[in-house]
Amino acid sequence: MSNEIDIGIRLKNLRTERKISQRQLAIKSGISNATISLVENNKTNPSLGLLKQVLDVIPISIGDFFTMDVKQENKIVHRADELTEIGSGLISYLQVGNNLKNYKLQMMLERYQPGADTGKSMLSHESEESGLVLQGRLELTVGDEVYVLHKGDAYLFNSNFPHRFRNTGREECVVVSACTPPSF
Amino acid sequence: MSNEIDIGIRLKNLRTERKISQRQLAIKSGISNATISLVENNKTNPSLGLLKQVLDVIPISIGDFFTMDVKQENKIVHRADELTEIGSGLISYLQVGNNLKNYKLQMMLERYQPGADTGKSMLSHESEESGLVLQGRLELTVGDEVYVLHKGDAYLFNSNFPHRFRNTGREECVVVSACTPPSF
DNA sequence: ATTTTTTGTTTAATATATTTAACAATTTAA
DNA sequence: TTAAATTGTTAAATATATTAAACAAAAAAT
Repeated sequence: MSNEIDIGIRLKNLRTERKISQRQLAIKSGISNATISLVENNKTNPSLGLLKQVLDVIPISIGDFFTMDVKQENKIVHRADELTEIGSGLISYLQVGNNLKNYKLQMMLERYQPGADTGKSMLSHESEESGLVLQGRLELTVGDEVYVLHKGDAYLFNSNFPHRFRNTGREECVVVSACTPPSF
Repeated sequence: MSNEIDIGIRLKNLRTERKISQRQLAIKSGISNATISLVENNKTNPSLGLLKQVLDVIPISIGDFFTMDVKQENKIVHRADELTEIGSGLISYLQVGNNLKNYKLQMMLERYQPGADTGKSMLSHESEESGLVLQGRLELTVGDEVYVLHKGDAYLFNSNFPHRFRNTGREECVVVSACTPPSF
C-alpha cells in the first residue's frame, strides 16, 4: 500500500542537512511555512510549481530530487509514538523505522480489529515471517492448514506459501511480527 | 522568463510516442482527459500525485521523467498561430519553435506596444542579433549610440554591447529578428 | 526564573487544481 | 455523402491545495 512517493522525508532531509528551519526555507522560497510542514509530513499533495520553488533555494533539480538516495535510516531507538503506520482499514501495521531500503529486517506491531482479514496472499516473494500473539485470537492459514493462535503463541514460515491472517475473535488482536526481507 | 519546467511537452511526447489519445491515457490513469489536456498545454500546475498516477501507466518514474531528454524539435514549418510566445507585458516575442536546445538560431516576430522598453541590457553573452522593422518606429540604443528605425530599416550587432529597444512611436512596432545563439 | 524568539503544527479562509459536461473539428463507418 | 465515433479544448462546478493566523513546545535571552 505504501506505494507513494516519499516527498516529505526527502525534503526534510535536504532542509535539516542545511540546518535551516521550515520558516527560513519558507521565506526564501516564497512559500508559507505551513505548507512546508504539510509537505514534510506528506499531508498534502504539492504541485510541481510549488515543489520547484522550494527546491530552487536548496538548490536541487526536480529530477535529482526524485532520483537521489533517501538518507539511510540511522535512528536506533524508536519510541512508541514514532512507529510508522503502513496499514489501513481494519488492520494497523506499525513499522519500526521509516525507510527500510538498507535493512534486511522488518519489525512490526500489528493490530487486527475484529473481522479483519488480509485475504489470501498469493505472493511468492522469498521471505520469512514470524510473529507472536500478545492479545486476542488470530487465525492463520498457510497452504491448506488452518491454525488458531492465542496469547503467547507464535508462528514462523516461509512466506512464498500462500497465507492469510484473520481476527476471528471478538476483541482486538495484537501481534508483534518480523519479516526478512521486508515485504512492503 | 521561460524558466519553468516543460511538463507539457514531456508528457505529450511520451503519450504520442505510444500512440494513445488523451482519453485513453485518462481512463488508464483514472485522471480526466480535460486534465491531461491542461497539463500538456501547461495550463495547470499539476500535483505530484496526479503526475505520478499518469506516469505510472506509461510507465516511467518521476525522476526519469524530469531527467530524460526532451525530444528535439523536428517541425520545419511553423504556422502563424503556432509560434511560441516567450514575451510578456508590452512586448510580445513570438518564437519560431518551442525547444531550441539543439539549434543555434533563434527567429522571432516581435511586437512592441507604444512605450514598450526592454531596459538597458547589460548582458555580455556572446551572440549576434539582427532585425528588420516591418511597421512602426523603433529606437535602438547600442553602447552610446541611439538610432531610430522605421519600416524597412534593419540592425545587426554583437549583443555583448549593452543595448536597449524602445517603441517611441504611437503605433505598434513590429520587427522580425534573429539571434545566434538563442539568448533565452 | 521569566520573558522573548524560534520552533513545528493545526484550523478556517481563500486560491487553485481537477472534474463534469459541453463544444467544434477531424476521422471512421456505412 | 451522411451518420457515428473519436479527437483535443474550454467553461462552470467542485474538490483540494495553499495561506494566514493562532497554537503549544522548546530554545535563547534577559
